[in-house]
Amino acid sequence: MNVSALEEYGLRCAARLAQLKDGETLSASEIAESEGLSVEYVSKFMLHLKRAGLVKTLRGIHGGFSLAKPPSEISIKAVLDGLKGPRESASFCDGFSGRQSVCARRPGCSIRPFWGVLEKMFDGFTSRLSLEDLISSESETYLRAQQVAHELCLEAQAEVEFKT
Amino acid sequence: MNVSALEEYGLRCAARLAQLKDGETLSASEIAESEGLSVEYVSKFMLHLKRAGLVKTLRGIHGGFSLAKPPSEISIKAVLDGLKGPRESASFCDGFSGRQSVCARRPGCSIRPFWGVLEKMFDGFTSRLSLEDLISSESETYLRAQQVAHELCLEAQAEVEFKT
DNA sequence: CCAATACAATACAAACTTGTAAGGATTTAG
DNA sequence: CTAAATCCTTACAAGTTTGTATTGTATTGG
Repeated sequence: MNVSALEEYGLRCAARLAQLKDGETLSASEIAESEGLSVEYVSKFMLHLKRAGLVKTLRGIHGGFSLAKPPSEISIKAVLDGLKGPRESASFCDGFSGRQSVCARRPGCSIRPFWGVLEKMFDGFTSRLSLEDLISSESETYLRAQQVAHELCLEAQAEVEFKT
Repeated sequence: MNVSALEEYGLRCAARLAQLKDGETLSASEIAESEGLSVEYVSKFMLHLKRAGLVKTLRGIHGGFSLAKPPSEISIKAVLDGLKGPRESASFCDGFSGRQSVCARRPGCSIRPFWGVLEKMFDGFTSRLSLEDLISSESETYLRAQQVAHELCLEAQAEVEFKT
């Protein structure tokens, strides 16, 4: 499971903003300081989050960043997608077609459902957790994440019963 | 969820080998042909799998590649790890410490349990599925993957009940 | 107005990933 | 023995990611 630097640092910074009270802001330099990153770097991916509509900015001497919506309404999936910018990520089959225009395994590929189920778990997990879940204590977040993981299983079970 | 080209193509080629009968081999050019890749590229990552002890090779005119163990004994996780080569992948905390030697959020980070639970799901899923599960039909593989996803959920449930 | 503060945009360099190229080493058929 | 087939190794080029540097633009306090 590969997590890019953009995803990791961007999520951390978004989680910082989730701790703000209404009307408060955090400047890039404050975020950079608290996360141990350079100001330029923080500015860079906060801009991505702004363009994705997740973050508001204010310029000027008391400016800074704040969330555009309540933390509970911003899923972690939305943050991760927003950080990547507007470029669409191709599906496994379209993205890895080797030297050909279409994957050599089409149709009837058994690799596809493997990644498909895995991606569904990933998307389900990141969609159900929000920035609000990242501002609790470490142990509370852990329990909440476990709970979501459990809920996902029930869905998988339902789908298996439907198919068999 | 980012899947690298190495992981995707390497897994496909390993799955091809899983279809071989005992004593049969597939040459790099045969694999390359069937997967739509170059011979040189296939040779490259098959070597990684060999060094990881998952694949046997035979040189000479009737040589080629075959699995070192039965497909059921080679987990998908072992294949994905083997493809990366011997370099260890740092944990999230150690790998993303920004400009500092240690992550600024230690101790008590609520991002950590989020990735932790996700990675546990990923590892559990890829550990329980083997190359044998990738040689069935697309729909059979799909059902098997769903079943494994469900099993993982039950584990998560047990853990939540224990903690609360 | 003006200067300080802060976001915004672009360029750039180092490191990693992706895929190709070329030649070397090993086995086997004849 | 020799030649063909095959794996093995190293080098390298193009593209992407990562992080920095520089310059521009907007807002606010005095």
